[in-house]
Parts: sequence; C-alpha cells; structure tokens
Amino acid sequence: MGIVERKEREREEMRRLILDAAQKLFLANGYEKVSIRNIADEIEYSPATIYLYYKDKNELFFALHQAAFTKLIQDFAPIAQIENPFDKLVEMGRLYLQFAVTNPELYDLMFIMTAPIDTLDCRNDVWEDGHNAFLLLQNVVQACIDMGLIKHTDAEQASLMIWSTVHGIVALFLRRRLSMFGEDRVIPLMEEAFFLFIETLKKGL
Amino acid sequence: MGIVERKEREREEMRRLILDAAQKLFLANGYEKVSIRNIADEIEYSPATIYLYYKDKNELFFALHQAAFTKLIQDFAPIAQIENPFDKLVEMGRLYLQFAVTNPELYDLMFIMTAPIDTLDCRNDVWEDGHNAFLLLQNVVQACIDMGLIKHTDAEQASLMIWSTVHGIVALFLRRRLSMFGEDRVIPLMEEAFFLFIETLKKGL
DNA sequence: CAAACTTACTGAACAGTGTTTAGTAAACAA
DNA sequence: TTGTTTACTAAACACTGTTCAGTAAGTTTG
Repeated sequence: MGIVERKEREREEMRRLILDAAQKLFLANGYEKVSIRNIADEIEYSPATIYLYYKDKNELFFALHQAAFTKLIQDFAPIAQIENPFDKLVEMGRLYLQFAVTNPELYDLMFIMTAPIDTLDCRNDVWEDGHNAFLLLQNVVQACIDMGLIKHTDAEQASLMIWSTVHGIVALFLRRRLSMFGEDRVIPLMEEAFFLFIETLKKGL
Repeated sequence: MGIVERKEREREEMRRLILDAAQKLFLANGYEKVSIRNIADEIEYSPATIYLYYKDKNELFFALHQAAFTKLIQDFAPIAQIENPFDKLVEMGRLYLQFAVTNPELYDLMFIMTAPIDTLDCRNDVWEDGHNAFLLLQNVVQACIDMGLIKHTDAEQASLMIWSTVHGIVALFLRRRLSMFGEDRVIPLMEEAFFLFIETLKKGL
C-alpha cells in the first residue's frame, strides 16, 4: 500500500512548491507586496488551494521564517573552526550583521515581523528556532566565561545584552532609522558601532 | 478679512480631530486593526474627507509618529536636573526603556514601523524627529567624553552603539522575540541586560 | 468492471482594505 | 443676485485574506 506514502510525498512537494514561490516573490518584491493571489498565480493554482496546505498567511510566513533560520545556521558554520571563544563571539556577530545586510527580508521575517510569531502564539507553541539560535550564542558566551575571557558570570544576561546590541544595529538600519547619517555613511557607521561594542566588551564585560 | 484665518484654524482643528481619533483607535486596538473607514466612523465623516486633510494613511502615521516624539521629549524632561553626564546617560536609557514598555504602540511607530518613514522618503525629506532625538543623546555622550567619564572620543559612534543596544532590547521585546524566557521573566531580564550594559560601558567605553 | 467513496482542486463569494472621482450643497465674493 | 470657491460624500476601483459549495479525478470496494 504505497499510495498513502506517495500522497504524503506529493503533499510535501506541494508545500515546497508553494513555499518556494512565496520566497521567490518575497525576495523579489518585498513582503508587503505579495498576496496569496500572487503566489497562486506564480504556481498556476487557485488561491483556495494554498489554504489546503497552509492554514493561513501567517503559517506560510512561519514556514519561510524557519527556512531562513536554517540558512542563518548554515552561514554560521565557519565559526566551528575558530578556537578562541571570544574570537568566535566576534565572528558570530560579524556573520550575523552580514546575514542581516545581505538578506534583509529574511532577517525581518526572523526577528522583526510579528506574523510568524502570531502563528506560534495561536498554536500555543514556543519559538524553538529563536531559542536554539540564542543558545548557540549563550554557549559561546559561557565558553568565554569558563576561560576567563569575560568576567561577568551570567551567560544568559550577557548573551541577551550582546544579541540586543547587534539586533539593534540591524533593526534600526533595516527599518530605515539610520538614514539621517547619509546613505553612504550608514554601513561603515554600523560596522564602527559593532567594533566599538566589541572593544567595550573586551575591556568592560 | 478674518475668513481665511478662520478657515485655516478650522482646517487645523479638523486635522487634530482626525489625528486624535486615529490615536484613540490605535492605542485601543493596535495599528493593524485600524482603517481609514474606522477613523471616519469615529469622527462621523466620510472616509474620503480624511484624504482632504492627509495625503494618505502613511502621512497620518507620520503625524502620529511626530506627536509620539513630543511625548518622548516630555518624558525626558527630568534628566535636565541631573548634573553628572554619565548619570544623565543612564537615566535617559532608563526613561527610554520605560517609554517603550508603557507606550509600545507609540514606540513601534517611532522606531520600528516603516509607514512614517515611507512618507518622508516620498517627500525627499529627512527624519528630523529622529535626528533631534539622537543629537540629544549625542550631546550627553559628548559631555561624558569632555569630563573624561568615557574614554572613546567619537561621540557619534558611541551614541549609535548605545542607542542600538537599548533599541535592541525593546525591539526584541515589542516584536515578541523574548517570549522564550517566559512571560514573567522578560521584563526583569530586560532590566538586567540594560544594567549589565551600563556596567560594561562604565568599565570599557 | 461498475458503483461508492475520497481526495484535490476551483469559481465565486464575503467582508474587508486604501484610494480616487464625479457630483452636490453650502459658503463666500463680485 | 449672480458666479465661484470650498467642504464634503456616495459610489466605485482595484485590491486583500479567507471560506465554501460544487466538480472532476483518483481510489477502494462489491
């Protein structure tokens, strides 16, 4: 009875087809300008069909947000090679910034938009992707503490502070709150702020 | 010929009427759920009338965002009494955090939503409110530098870093990215992260 | 194989959105 | 008392997310 397996497979393929079309349109036109009807047109199905595979638009956003997390984790792969945990921390921050600047729509979906989180809330589910990513940071911070590279002993507190700073830089940038510095100065200023933060951590944390 | 003056006054009153109705609905129901038709119902005018006073919805958002800035500046008034510039900085951060937590919709409008900024962009205008608020911070940071309380000499860089951290904390909170810490731990954790940041600045900046 | 059932899909509708436009009635100027 | 300007609105346009009855194909059963 391989039919149910094939059906299961076909269902998964259809979910992928929808997801890929959604991602393609999102990356091309931004999230605001993509509707269920657009996605339906792209895959040449009726809009109602999408609702057979995703409960609503938020769930589709959530699936996209999950895919974005696996991409971020992939981008983080090189840090495994770094020995010194503080260097690891710095490189993580650099890669995080880079990810946000090169994939602004993905970053928005992961850390700014409320749509994916709304889906979690109505399922009474916890934000696993976010939590895992945070633990990745927390582990590196803990390693710094264990080696005496950071004096402060609460890794969770320190991690939240570090995450906040880096997120703050990119969130202000992505939501165009740094435009007053002039278009060509923004990216350098962000990098300077980041490296100043690292230097401050070195001396003060 | 007092007629044009009266007309001017009436026009301004109407703009206020719309703005107040919009703010009332926004604060009550959140921004997502307020439409031009809702606002029109509230003030008992036709939806089209609103377009005689505001170019589009973004411009209305922009006006609300400006009003929010004057509220923030008002909330900052007590810092004028503080002598020591570093204490001033800390209190500014505390008040900023407090403003965000007590007025989440206003903060969102000022520093997260893109709608008000879209209006600026299409007018080729610069974000004055944001810039002025930033200069307020930068002046305090400069005072810290001048008194040797901060070693780093670039006030702009330092200010951006400080703003980023505080914004990061509240932005993660407001967009529900700290839910994984548990509802009752979130606010204390934010405060701890803030004070850890201050301690780190004291020692490292 | 034919009948019964299940699944996958869609057209059309519902209830909403921001925004524009033609037309009306009142206020003002000549 | 005309002519003109102003303030306003009903209705429409082109969208949006979402639901549901109906259809046609695929699958199972007698």
